[in-house]
Amino acid sequence: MNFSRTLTFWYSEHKRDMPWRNTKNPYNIWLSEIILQQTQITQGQPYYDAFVNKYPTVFDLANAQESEVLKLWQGLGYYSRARNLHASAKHVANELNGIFPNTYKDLLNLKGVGDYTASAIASICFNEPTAVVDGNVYRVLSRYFGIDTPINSTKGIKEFKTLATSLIDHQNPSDYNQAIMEFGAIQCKPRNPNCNACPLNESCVALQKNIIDQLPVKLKKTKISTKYFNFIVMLSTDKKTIFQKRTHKGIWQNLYQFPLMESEKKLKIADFKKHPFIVSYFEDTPFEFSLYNNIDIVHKLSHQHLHTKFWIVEIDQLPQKGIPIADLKRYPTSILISNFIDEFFDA
DNA sequence: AAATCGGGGTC
DNA sequence: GACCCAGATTT
Repeated sequence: MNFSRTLTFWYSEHKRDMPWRNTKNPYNIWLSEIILQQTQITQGQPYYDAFVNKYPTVFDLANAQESEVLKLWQGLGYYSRARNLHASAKHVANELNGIFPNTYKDLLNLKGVGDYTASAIASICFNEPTAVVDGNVYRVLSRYFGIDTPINSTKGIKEFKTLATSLIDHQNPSDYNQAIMEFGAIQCKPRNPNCNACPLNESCVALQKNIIDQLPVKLKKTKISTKYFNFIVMLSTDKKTIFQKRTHKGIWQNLYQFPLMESEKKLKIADFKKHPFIVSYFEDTPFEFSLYNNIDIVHKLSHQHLHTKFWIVEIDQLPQKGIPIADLKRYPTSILISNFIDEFFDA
């Protein structure tokens, strides 16, 4: 049996049951693929269920407010996915009469849909033989064929896409694509793959050369930077606080947060009241303050570490319009802020 | 070509 | 700590 047939047979025997495997509806498949980008099944599945439940059709999603979509997305990360999801839903609902594009080429025009996702939807929903290349596929192909081209290099991206395209089963592109991904996820795993029980172990180049643990090759990522975040949690006598939207580009765009001052170094408690940001914010209004956490909370993102302090400011009247503290949890926010709210206000 | 964009899980 | 995850987009 050849490579592709072996994989699809293996898939028929081993595939896990998942909610998006019981449908070919492009809306559902699209939703699942966006949610699962750079996200493990176990983390994404509850979000998929929640979205299908709250927004059963693309029209329901299109009619929602963006902040509502972001709230449901809260905790999943890579929030541009949620913003693009909502924008594309509006486009499909309003410009395309609710009908999803049905080719790889046209699917690519949707915001948030790149090569992988367009290939996945086109193959799963419309039987187009477009090969998916995700992290699983890179691993399976690099090992089986013994390819050491870095998977995140321009050359590697082209090379693996071409190879995957040459391997796809034209009789059943949907099952083949899902088979190779499922195979990578539970058989040809990143660490300790089960080569003894592998249906491809007799022809796997990496196994023969004993270089399974050296593949795939990946260029090393850029180094992590450190930033210092100081959030100002205001508490007025009428139980309000200031919670504002991050409108600028960057992390957490369009999510909400307490007023933030970034500092180059750790801000000390003696310096807090004299900080220019604080001086301009409160002018001559008297207030008392305290530091919630003496030890920085280090929030780790993939490319930066945020050393965070929460400053509690008790004040008679807010320096600007605020929101009731009781309403804080209605707003979409980061895990960093969400955790603080849970600890500080619910304890 | 490299950087940006999250959060959770594993070893 | 390093690496990974059904990647896309911007710089």
